[in-house]
Amino acid sequence: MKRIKIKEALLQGKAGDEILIKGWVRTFRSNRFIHINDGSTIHNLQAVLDFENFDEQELKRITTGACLALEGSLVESMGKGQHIEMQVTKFEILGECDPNVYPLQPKKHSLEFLRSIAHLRPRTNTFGAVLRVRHALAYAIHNYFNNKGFFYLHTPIITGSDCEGAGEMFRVSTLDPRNLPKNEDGTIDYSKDFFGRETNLTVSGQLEGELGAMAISEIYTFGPTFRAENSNTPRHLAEFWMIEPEMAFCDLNDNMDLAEDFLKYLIQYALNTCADDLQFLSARQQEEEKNKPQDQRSMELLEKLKFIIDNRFARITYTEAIDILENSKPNKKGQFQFPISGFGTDLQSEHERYLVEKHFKCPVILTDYPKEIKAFYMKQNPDGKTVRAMDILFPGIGEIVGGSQREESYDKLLNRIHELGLKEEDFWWYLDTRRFGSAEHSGFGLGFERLVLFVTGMSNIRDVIPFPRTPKSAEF
RNA sequence: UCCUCAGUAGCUCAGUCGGUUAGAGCGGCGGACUGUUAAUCCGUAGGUCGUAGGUUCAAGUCCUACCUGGGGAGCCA
Repeated sequence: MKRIKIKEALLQGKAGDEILIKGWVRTFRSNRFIHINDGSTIHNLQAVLDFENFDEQELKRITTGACLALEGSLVESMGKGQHIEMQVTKFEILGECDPNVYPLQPKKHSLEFLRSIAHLRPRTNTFGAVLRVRHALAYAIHNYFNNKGFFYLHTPIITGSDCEGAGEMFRVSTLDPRNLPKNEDGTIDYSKDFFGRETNLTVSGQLEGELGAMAISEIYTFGPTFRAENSNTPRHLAEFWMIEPEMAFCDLNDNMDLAEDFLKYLIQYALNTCADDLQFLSARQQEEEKNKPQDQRSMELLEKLKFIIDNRFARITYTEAIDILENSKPNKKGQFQFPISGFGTDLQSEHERYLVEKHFKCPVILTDYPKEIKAFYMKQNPDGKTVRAMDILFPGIGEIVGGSQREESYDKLLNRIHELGLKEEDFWWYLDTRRFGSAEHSGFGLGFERLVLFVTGMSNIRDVIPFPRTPKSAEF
């Protein structure tokens, strides 16, 4: 008999169907009721066996976590809680699971504990749901861009040093750290290294992405990204996945339109295809937050997701944001830890949260930041003070998208590189796009895990990636 | 990296002012029961109190350092 998935049995199965299913035992009650799950859906199949007909010693091997193959027929359930169940005629234990040492019990576990057993946590309802939603979102990303005629560009994961400018990087080397080849002045001789130069893991595919856009017009990247920053927060990972579209013939407004449309499409896709999982995650979140005071609780998950889809993101410039913040109640009452002191100061988390959660009460796109606090490649505005940057801020998550229109003028870009003390020769290939057939172009980066965090209503980014890498932690 | 809180049984936690043999629920094991829904009932085993020092007649409890984790901040996606 051909094995079918539990999702199929529950969705399409009819009473009388003879089926074979395989999966892992969640609970075994009354020596009669096996709740079994194979990860195809959040729902378990209740399999009923008449213990009178089976060997007692064999039944004892059916324990929480054991892997079973069950043969039998679907029948209408006599009990409450499920419409259909399986009457087992034959079972085989594919993999035993010693209940003395198996860490997952049929009870609530803390997310912190589950993180310490990341190799087994996919077998829980919560992580099963998160993984399915994560998959759906990844699939939707390719779907969206493919439908729009974008090409998936594979930018390198190993990059030459100093060419990206953003943050601490992980070194990639095959040199023996106990015996490093040295130059005469005592510095490390990287010409002896694998690539004959210093190399690192990528912190962004953007610069290479721009090369693609300046040839095939519209591209996106979707790959792992590495930041060696010592960030210990529920929103940062050392290894995460980032989506970076880059579009030729596209200004900042087009860029914002695309980003907003993209995010709404992804959320709608999750609502359409992961209703059961999101329903479960919503209940989980409400259960977790029931001890919090009313004003600190999140909006119900499905309601929150629909709200994002149904409302236009607020769009304001950095200068307007400073204005709003200067005149805000918390600023006047001195409630901000960092008071707003006019143009030029970088916005702190508390300011972003005020704008998103109190003032606009919806996602906010902030544009035209002072050039001093943004990257060298952003297009300079005629005012000489600001650049065509945009950050999308989401409630509870903060910055989910960061992007900009890129500086397409060779001279202006080169000036900025010099102003910031960057080495022109490191960017020769990047500058070439501005030398040879330059064009207006824009793009942004979307943190994939931050999106998954938002859509699943989980509160720690380490719980929306299967095997999180963070400072002092790279187990599994 | 900074601030802050925590670490006691497999898990979640209690442990009073420093004082005798460190507790509970769940889970496990043994048994009873058998249409259960985190089943129920009876019984039972299970501990280097994060690690290393220190104070004290006496430390789970006080002090110091370190490790790990949570929350907040910075950096950012």
